[in-house]
Amino acid sequence: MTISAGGAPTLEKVAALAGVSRSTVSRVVNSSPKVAPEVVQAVNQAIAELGYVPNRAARMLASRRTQTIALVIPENTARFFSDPFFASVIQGVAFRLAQTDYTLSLVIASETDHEKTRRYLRGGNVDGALILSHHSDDTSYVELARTMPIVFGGRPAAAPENVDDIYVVDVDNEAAAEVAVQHLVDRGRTRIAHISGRQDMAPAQDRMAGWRTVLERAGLEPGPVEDGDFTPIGGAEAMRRLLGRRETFDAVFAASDQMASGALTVLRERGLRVPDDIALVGFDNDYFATSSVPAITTIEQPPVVQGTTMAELLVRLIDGEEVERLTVLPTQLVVRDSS
Amino acid sequence: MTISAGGAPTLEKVAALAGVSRSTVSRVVNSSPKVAPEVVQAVNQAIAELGYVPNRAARMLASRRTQTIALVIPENTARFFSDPFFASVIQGVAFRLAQTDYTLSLVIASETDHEKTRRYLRGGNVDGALILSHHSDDTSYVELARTMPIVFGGRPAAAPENVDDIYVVDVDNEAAAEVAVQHLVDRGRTRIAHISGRQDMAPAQDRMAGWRTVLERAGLEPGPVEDGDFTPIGGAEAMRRLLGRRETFDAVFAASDQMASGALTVLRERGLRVPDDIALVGFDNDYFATSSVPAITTIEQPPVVQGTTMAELLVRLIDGEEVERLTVLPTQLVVRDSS
DNA sequence: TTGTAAGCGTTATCAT
DNA sequence: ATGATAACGCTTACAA
Repeated sequence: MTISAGGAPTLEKVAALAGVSRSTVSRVVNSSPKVAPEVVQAVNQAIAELGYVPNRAARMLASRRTQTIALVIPENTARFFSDPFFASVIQGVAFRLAQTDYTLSLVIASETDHEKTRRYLRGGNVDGALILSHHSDDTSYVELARTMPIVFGGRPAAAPENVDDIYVVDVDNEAAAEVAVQHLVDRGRTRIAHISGRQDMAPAQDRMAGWRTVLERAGLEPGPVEDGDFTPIGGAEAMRRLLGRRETFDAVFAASDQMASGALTVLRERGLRVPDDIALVGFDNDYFATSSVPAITTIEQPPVVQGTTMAELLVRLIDGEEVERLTVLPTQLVVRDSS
Repeated sequence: MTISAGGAPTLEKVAALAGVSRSTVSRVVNSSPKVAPEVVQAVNQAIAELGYVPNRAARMLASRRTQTIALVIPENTARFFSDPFFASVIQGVAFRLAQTDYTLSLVIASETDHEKTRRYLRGGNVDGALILSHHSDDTSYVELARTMPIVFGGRPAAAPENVDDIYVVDVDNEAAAEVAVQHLVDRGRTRIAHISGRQDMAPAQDRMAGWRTVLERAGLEPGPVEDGDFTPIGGAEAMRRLLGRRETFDAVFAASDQMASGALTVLRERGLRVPDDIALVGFDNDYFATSSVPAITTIEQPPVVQGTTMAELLVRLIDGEEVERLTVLPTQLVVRDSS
């Protein structure tokens, strides 16, 4: 293999070496069917010999396709980077895309200047976008979704009315929460408190709704609610506030394992036994659930699959295929020692 | 603001509207100093009016600069995605780059076909690359680093001899580990075991070296060592193996908080008191350290800063600036209840 | 300070 | 099945 000095080899040079025209080389590179096998052979050899790599920019310019997909993460969501759920979704996206010819562009969307992001997306820099957000300020992306291929991870919080003309990969948070809370009811708990996520996030809203539904259905008074912000520390603080209230309770449904884990720390501090005094159920089934003591009963959901599915759908969307608007991923109750 | 239908507005149209040549518009867009203020004004207005966004591909092609930076994560490293340390580094990179005009391309480098990645990097698709790897198989990138601007996060494990002609942002893992272990010695511990990371990763090697150094210096026999693979589960298993050995010990230095956290679970299972029976020190100061019971004494390091610093350096490198080869970030012992 | 014009390396449209 | 040749939208000497 000879690496010719003086600039990367171009289509032109490959053509010269193979003794064909540039068009033909281009056809081979793009594996067009209408090329004689022998010619394909010759061209490929020339390519190998020169170590030719197609110039992306030129390709984009000429073909008007970027082969790039943006993964957009709003700034206020980005602080959840180290949330295992979140990290896993990103991981799923990256892995799935690594198997294609698409390049993944990671975009942190500034809150102050989110025109910048919209311009980037509209400016023909990407073929499509994946939007990963828990927050309600993503309305602008819903509009964008009518202009270009976009797949959302989790339904946008603020746009329930438009939710059927966009593409969403999600779990049924409400139904899953119902299963979790029903489990507590089945165990004989009657005063069930809730540690919620911030209510500007769709999963937080839905999980709380599921909690409320089950209590109503069972004819139970809703227990106290505190916001735990989806973080362990927030969960701990929420637990402290719950314990500081007048209302008593014999169970807590936390909208995430991280919050449940934080809450558990506080319960232990206060000498309360779990599940004897207070039963606890979380959501996610991540490491925080399995490693806590006692291990936390929770709802399992498949974040990596969510990521791969999002990538998968977007690619098909870009290819002009018809794909389902809403993909609901399965969830499952995992019973452990905390309930 | 009028959005003209029929294709995105081009430089040409802006030029027409502003009554100048394309070159002038180009100059304004690239904020060249040599343009009359009034002309700048007119052009900017035309740009705003048309909602003009420069075409990246065309720009790349003409200028031979991509304004893109690759963040390369080898596949076997990618499974650490949800490691808080790792996630924070990525977050730091993304945030820093979001403040520049650079686009971040996230690349999962396949182990089976890592020629693909190298080709991508060399093929003029990016202006530079950030390599994030704990593993030893990154030798190829060290070579690449002589061809193009590359900054490593953590020193490459396999290339200690070439380490001074590459750019690295790291902490002094060995010195930090020494501080951690010395702390145990100072507390009167004499039989100090080690839960290590996989030895093909530089931080694992360095932290173990630090452990060994302190023991030698103190005239203590090195305690038993088990590999915990940098994961909580691995840490738990390593702890079980340690306890299954004949050697006794009164302290454990784990090379990460995740492993320490897993180890702690096992110690509790066995009814061993921490720190009374066995003292424990970890590394990272992430949530696993703070939320464990008891909270884990550990070494704090700044992963987000590592990410921002890497991005910062690479940008300066691309701009042709002279930058330091090795940037060592500060670490600090955080004493908690486990020691 | 501004304009002209020649690329940048592909793809795509037509012929052949 | 293959080859000319014109785009693609921008940057950049070079001229003016």
